[in-house]
Amino acid sequence: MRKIDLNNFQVATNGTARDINSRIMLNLVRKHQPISRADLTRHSGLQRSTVSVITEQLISEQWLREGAVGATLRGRRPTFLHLNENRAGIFGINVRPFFTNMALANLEGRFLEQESIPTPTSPDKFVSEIAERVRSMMKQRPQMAYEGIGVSLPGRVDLSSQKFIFAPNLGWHEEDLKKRLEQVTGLSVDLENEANACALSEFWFGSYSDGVSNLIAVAVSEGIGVGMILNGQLVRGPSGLAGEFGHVIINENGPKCGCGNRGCWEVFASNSAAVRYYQDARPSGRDKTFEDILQLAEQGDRKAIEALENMAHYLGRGIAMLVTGLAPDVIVVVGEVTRAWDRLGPVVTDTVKQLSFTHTTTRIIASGPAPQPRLRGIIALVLQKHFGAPMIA
Amino acid sequence: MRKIDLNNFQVATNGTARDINSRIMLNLVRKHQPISRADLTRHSGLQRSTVSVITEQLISEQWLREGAVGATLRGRRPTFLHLNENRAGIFGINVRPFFTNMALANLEGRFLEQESIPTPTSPDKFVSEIAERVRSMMKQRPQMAYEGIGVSLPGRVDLSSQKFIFAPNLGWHEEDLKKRLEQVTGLSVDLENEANACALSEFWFGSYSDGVSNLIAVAVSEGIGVGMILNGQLVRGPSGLAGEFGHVIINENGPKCGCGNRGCWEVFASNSAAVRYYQDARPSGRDKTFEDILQLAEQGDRKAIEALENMAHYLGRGIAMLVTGLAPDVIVVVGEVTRAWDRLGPVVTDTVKQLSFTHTTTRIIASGPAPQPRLRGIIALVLQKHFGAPMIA
DNA sequence: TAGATAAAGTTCGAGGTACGAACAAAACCC
DNA sequence: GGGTTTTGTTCGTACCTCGAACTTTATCTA
Repeated sequence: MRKIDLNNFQVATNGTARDINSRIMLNLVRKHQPISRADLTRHSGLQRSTVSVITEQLISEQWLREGAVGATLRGRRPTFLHLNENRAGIFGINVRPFFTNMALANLEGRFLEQESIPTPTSPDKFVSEIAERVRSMMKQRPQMAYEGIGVSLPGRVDLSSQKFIFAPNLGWHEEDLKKRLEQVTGLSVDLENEANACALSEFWFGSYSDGVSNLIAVAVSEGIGVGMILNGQLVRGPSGLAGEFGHVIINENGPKCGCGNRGCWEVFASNSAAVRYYQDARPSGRDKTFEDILQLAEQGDRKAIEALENMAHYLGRGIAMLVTGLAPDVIVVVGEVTRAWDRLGPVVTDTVKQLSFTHTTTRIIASGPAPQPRLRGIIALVLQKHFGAPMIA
Repeated sequence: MRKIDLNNFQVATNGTARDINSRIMLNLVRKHQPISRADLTRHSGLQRSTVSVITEQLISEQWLREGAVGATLRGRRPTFLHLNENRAGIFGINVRPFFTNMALANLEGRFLEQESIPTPTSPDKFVSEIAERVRSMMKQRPQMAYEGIGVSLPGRVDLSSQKFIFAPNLGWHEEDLKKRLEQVTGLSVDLENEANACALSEFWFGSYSDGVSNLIAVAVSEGIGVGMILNGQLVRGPSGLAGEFGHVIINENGPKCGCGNRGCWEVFASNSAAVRYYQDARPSGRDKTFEDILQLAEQGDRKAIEALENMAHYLGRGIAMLVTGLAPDVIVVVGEVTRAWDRLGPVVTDTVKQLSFTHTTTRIIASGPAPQPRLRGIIALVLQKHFGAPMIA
């Protein structure tokens, strides 16, 4: 139960009950579609009459559409309802240090369009390039209602101002990306940290996530980012800084980290760490990337395998911290490293079992082969606005 | 924004709007009392008429009472409203390994009655002893409406079943304490972990907590427990296990911990750790307790001071982890150690500043001299049911 | 001292919402 | 072809907030 924040609350009005129940209807349709009004009644506990009125309204607002007529053993046949997947076209933009992916997705999270461009060197160029591509995609599908744009960034975004702060790997110093993108596209824009995006993606689209309300995503790349969903909602912290577990010190005598300290988790468990382990073991392999090491390991290269297993051990070390401290239902590992999960998964889980006595409640899994978890998460971010519980009181 | 959990949701009914707005009224009165209906209108944004009806209802339900008449420069004088502090008598029971405190508090968290008893050796004796004392206190104040009993336990409590699990320091193996207490007292009973209770206490009664919605309590005693409030609500995890940061490993070569691993945070930063540091430095002081060490330090004993400062350093080490990973508004340290906070506070904050680059958003403070943070938290736990945001959708 | 002004608080009709019973529609069974 | 069953709609009731009009109780002004 949440305490009411008297600095930021919302009273209930005449439309509040309808708002709440509409959202429940939308979620039930999303989960069970195709589904009849009668089944919605059974699932929701509302009256038939109420369900009837609400669905009529949602149909007139284009959120739902009627579909085929179903079969029953006896009695009148039900009319199935579906989500109108063209009701909300959402643009997802995933900014990474070298490449930027862009996609147009529908309500159901299906990608209708995808492209990839080299990340523009300045925010100016980024804004104009994105604007152009968004406009051209919108022209191609004029029948679609466009809901907004979500941007995944390798950095932290201030929650209230939506300005972004702390994006060391990107080198941008743009303060008000949100407003500028909104001006040039006419759509609403949301910025989000990439680890949070991964968490949202798994939370809204993960097949295992039914009944889960505490989920942590560990995004492993050059560094490690953590996105947390606790009590069914993203934990951003007061200024969007929450989740930097990658910079928790696990060995104070360890190698230096970019953050200024020594022995941070990501120094031991990121892709860069695996590259370092490999290079230390094979000084001739100076030019190898993490991709190369994954391939070498697949081909049976002993040193590559050891480097990855070492990385996996430390991944487990940090995940043990998350399990002990937060005991979520699920921890999802996202990143290239999951391609070798057959080999590395057991190393991770064994380490966690050994180091955390609360491990029994938490499942540790690798993100599925879903394309682009970051993009998916961005879709979820915008989806939340219509499908999430309204913030009343 | 929270995702709606389709396995556990609540539709909005006719009374939902009233429920929400009543709770907002109650909170506004709690914060601003004495306050007039007109001011409630201004603070809430509701209509005068609506406020009038709601307050009338709350008065008839004994939550509010009318008080003195205020003064204005011109016009009709406002009638002040107050919380009716006798509306909800709450029993708080704080179970610790050796002693159990018990208190009766009113709505405003003021203690009306307190006693302390040696912790009964078995749950059977505990239940009967508590029942007797509760009954006798209730008899003494027949005009009061009794809301329930909250119990703070040195262990973790399963959220859904309210059975308690993992209470190693207590040695009890009672499975259904809640039901048994309810049967003998006729009141509703809630069990909660003591660190969570501390967090609730600070969150609902802390003077600094206005506008704060992310708060972490670090309860330092023989071990270390962590209670987390994120996004304005307690994080319990799927089965109440969240918060065992005390058993996160900060040095894998450290001393053995009761949990079976080596080098857990609490091995370095709990009261027991300080005792160990002192004994290592002064082998003659084998029989000294943590209390003794606090006193010796006050008297200027160099070894005692060093032991405490060493403890404080490691406290900072673990708090840095919480700051880096969760970046809350506030971290509150609770426990005997705060009595030496003038000396130890700077050690803690310096360590955190050095080890966490996100420290700027987080204030680290010692729990005030408020009596019995655990009891206070238990009051808050029961208070939440009436003052918290209702869980709709 | 009487009327104007101002603020607090109440009353009441309008519009929105869920509920629940009655009703209509559309299938199957015998 | 009538009875039964299930789906879906209609409509009156009760509850809620809104907002305007009204009442109450002050002070200010002439």
